[in-house]
Amino acid sequence: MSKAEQTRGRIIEQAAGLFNQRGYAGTSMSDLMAATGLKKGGIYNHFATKDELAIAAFDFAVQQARRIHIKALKGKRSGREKLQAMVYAFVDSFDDISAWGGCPLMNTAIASDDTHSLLRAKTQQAMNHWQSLIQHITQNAINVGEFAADLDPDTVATIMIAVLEGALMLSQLYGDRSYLDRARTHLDHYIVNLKAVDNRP
Amino acid sequence: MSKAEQTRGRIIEQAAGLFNQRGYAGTSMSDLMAATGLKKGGIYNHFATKDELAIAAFDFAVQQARRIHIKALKGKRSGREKLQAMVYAFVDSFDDISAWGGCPLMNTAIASDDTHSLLRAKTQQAMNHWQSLIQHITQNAINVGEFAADLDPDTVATIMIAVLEGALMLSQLYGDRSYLDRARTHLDHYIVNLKAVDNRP
DNA sequence: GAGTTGAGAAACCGATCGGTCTTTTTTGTA
DNA sequence: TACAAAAAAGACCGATCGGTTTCTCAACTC
Repeated sequence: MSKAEQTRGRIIEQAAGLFNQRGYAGTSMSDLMAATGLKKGGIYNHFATKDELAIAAFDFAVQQARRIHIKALKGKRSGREKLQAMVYAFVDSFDDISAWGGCPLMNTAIASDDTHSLLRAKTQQAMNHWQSLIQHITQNAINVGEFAADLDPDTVATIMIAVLEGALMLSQLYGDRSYLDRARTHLDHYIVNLKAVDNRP
Repeated sequence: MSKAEQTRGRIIEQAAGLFNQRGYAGTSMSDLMAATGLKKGGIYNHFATKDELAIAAFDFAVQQARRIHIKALKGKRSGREKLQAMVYAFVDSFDDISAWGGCPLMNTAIASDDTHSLLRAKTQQAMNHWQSLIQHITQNAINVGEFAADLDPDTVATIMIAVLEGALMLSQLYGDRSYLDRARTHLDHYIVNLKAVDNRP
């Protein structure tokens, strides 16, 4: 990896944190200069515009978030195990997420209401990815008879993501884990109750 | 009401919408001038700084949001009725909330991560208010034996708010009511299951 | 190790930022 | 209806915005 590539990576990393904490409009090039230790010319040598850097930073943040999911699912076999692992991984990474300025998906979903349509599209795309992950896990569990046959995978994805993101928002607002802990307990019960009832005589 | 007071109100109303949609940093005085039809002198005659206007706009938005709750609870007697009414009112006002740029509580909770500590404090305060509303409804229902005695009112408040706000975020991101509809169904079941089990022989 | 290329610094750009000040117009009152 | 008080307009301010250009120095190639 050349020196230039290293520098580019460093800029993206720092920028991702700043954009996530302060938002696109709230982060100035001066802020980015201060965070990276580079001057304007140094940054603009790697990115044509502030927008381009913001996109790269968002991609980096999403990629990082996915690693948490992948790592959590490793070695888990049943649907229940997988979904629970995802919940626990999310809740357990509160300190990291908090230091990082929150979930980048939620932040951009909220912030890019009508501004910045490209970032909005990318957020939708990333959220689609998370949803289908949950939906596929659920569908597989339905297919093998672990989960109830009449279960709707879309609903499972919606509830899990809504509870986690909503509770994260509360925990961030107060700087208090309790909200995420309650969300974990709630989703734990929810996931356990997805199980197919054994109707055999 | 004097002409000046009317004008002040108009500025706050317009500003509340803009700040909610674009955020504090993303809304410039020029934007506010365009929205209100006033020039800079006209606005600064009513507010000393942009910050002061932002605070007034936030207070207005919160006050408006509370009206929805109050209206929803009117005439409801049981705890189940009250909580369900709150959920339904929230979900049903999606179009309004969406046009308005989202829930001001969630927006400021996300946006004011470390910037703007006063706005953050006010957001916490407003969220406290919503939480205690749910907590008191729950506690009363417990006291009269409608809800289970071992129920934790804090948890009920957390789950309800998290599910609603999380689903709102998803519905806003995709411009699709489905997520909030699923949240309503989920919370409906949740609330019904809060009922005390009748253990009498 | 010399030469070439590109990374980064520094100075600079017009536009816009939040905010002030003076002047004009409107409003409420005597 | 005349007048004082205010509301709003419009010109103006220094600072900072995102971005460009020029120049210097450090990094890769031969």
